[in-house]
Amino acid sequence: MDVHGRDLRYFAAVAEELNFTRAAERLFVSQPALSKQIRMLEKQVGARLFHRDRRVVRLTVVGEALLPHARGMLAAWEAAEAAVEEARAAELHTLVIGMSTSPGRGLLPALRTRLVSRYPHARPVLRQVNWADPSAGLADGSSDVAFVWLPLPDGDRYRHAVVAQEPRLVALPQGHPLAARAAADGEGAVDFTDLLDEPFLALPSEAGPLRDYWLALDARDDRAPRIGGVVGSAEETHEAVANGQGVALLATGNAPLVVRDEVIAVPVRGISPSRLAVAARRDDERPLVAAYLAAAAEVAGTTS
Amino acid sequence: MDVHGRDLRYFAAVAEELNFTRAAERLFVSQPALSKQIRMLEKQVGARLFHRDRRVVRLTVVGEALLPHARGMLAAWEAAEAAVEEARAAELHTLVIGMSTSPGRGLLPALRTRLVSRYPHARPVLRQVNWADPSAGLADGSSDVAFVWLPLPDGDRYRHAVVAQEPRLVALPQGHPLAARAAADGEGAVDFTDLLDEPFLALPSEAGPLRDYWLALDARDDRAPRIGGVVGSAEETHEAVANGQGVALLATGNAPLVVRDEVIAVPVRGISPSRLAVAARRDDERPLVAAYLAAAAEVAGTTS
DNA sequence: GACATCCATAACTCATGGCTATCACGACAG
DNA sequence: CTGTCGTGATAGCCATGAGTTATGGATGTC
Repeated sequence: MDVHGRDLRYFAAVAEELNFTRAAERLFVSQPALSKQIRMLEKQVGARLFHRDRRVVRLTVVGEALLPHARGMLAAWEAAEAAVEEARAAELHTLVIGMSTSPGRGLLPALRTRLVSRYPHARPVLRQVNWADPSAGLADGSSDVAFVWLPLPDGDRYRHAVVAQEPRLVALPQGHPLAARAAADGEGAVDFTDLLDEPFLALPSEAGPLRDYWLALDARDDRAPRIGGVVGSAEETHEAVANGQGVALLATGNAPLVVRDEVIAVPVRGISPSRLAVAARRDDERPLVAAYLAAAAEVAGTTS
Repeated sequence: MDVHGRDLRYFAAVAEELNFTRAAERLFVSQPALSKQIRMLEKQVGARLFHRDRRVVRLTVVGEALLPHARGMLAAWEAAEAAVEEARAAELHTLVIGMSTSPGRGLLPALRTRLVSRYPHARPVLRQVNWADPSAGLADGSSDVAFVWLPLPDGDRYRHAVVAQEPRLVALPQGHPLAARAAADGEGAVDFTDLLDEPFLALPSEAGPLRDYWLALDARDDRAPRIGGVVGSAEETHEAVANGQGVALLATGNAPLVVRDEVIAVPVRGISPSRLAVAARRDDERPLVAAYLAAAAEVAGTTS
């Protein structure tokens, strides 16, 4: 049914040498071992492959028919090994960077530069991940490193470097009463207490603690928020806010993605700032991953 | 270094099913056996082929790279098996018929007809063999059956059916004194005793007893013949006789190949007739071979 | 006739590939 | 929250496979 590549190799060697002893030497096996394997192969294909009469070894008609196929398969296996090696090398040098929205702030080019200067063969690949996965692909292995919002669910499975810490804003429709109040405020800001009764746009429930974080549950004293809708991307958030379905907290760096047309964003007093981090799986020790985290720590140091 | 075809088959099956248990069922092996073999293959190529995390099995990049090659090699092996099968079938139906000179006498068509009527798939192939091999290729296996002159050296290794028994002639140059004597003879023949002192053309020494036979040693009473030269074909014999190098005994059926231009042939009294037979190796039991010998026996019966 | 060459055989060892039984773990239903 | 199911990994066992060395037997060679 199946054939062992070794047998084909043996067969091709004997077919070339037409001498079992020399072929065995070339193959670094004993002559009886070679004889036996050829016999096995003959038994398997159900026909003699070599005439061994009268001190001469020569191919039979069947052997003649098999030889080119055997050579072809040996070459095919070499090609397969080469392809595997290539894929392995490519994989070794590829770093998949997950992100739910673009981190912006000039982070990607800065990190890319640092990574490539350390590992010239590195090929960073960006991967967009739905907001429903707060680990941005780390959890299911589809990303090697990721831009995530802290706090991260299952936080002890990951290590991270914070790359940005910014006040959170609230996105409001342009004609909202609070928009006017912020304009009148000395800092152009609003208090979170003024937002307590507003309907909020929430992340999908799969987001876990992150959903709570962007609803600022910790600043609500156990009073449940009103949920105006569920959003899974910046675009959806913009639409929902503009339509008056609710308001939404935003990281400063993400404001440009949501604020346009009928939607504005104003700072919120009385809630903790957002923290954007680069994270990786804790058990992932690959050099490229470590280098990216190190680069993130450096960048945070220089920009803070 | 080498792969076992089985491992590729297993790999392809798992890659299709993306489920070890189902793939194992399809392959008629137990699930642990399959798991183990896949692990072995991964160890051999030096890279994971499947991600098995989170209850899902899916191909890695390396696995993706290997899969088409694996499928290609499996297909290649099937093609190889088909080629072998075809060669085997062709060989099974091929009968190589050795002959040193054409047996003539309408024997070939008669035997061919009988063979094909018994085995419609049979493909008789004619093969010309030098006179140096009196077995006409039977000894070294290059012929399956052969037209031979009796007695055959190593006669017990072969079985045969006599297809022609004819007086022997002697080939003479046209102007030879014995030619005139034969013309004067009532039967147009000469006595072998008249030839005893003539130089004879002999077969190569490898021909063994056949050489002695065509020198008619048994009719010489231990007196060594004079050897005028060694000949390996009908053409050489003609030339040598025409040039006066010597005379040569001939089977009646072979006379047309030698007699022309300056060479004539006349019957010889006092020596045994020649016997042409179809022979095969005694241990060769193949039906086609048996059928050809049987056909030869029949034909001899009808023509004698 | 001793010798060299070359393939086949014999007897043995150890790795390989298969099996069954069982475990570990996530998903899911009650 | 707990029992069950589905799925892959692990453990232990056994038959076979593929290698070894030693030797035999046939065929040329000097």
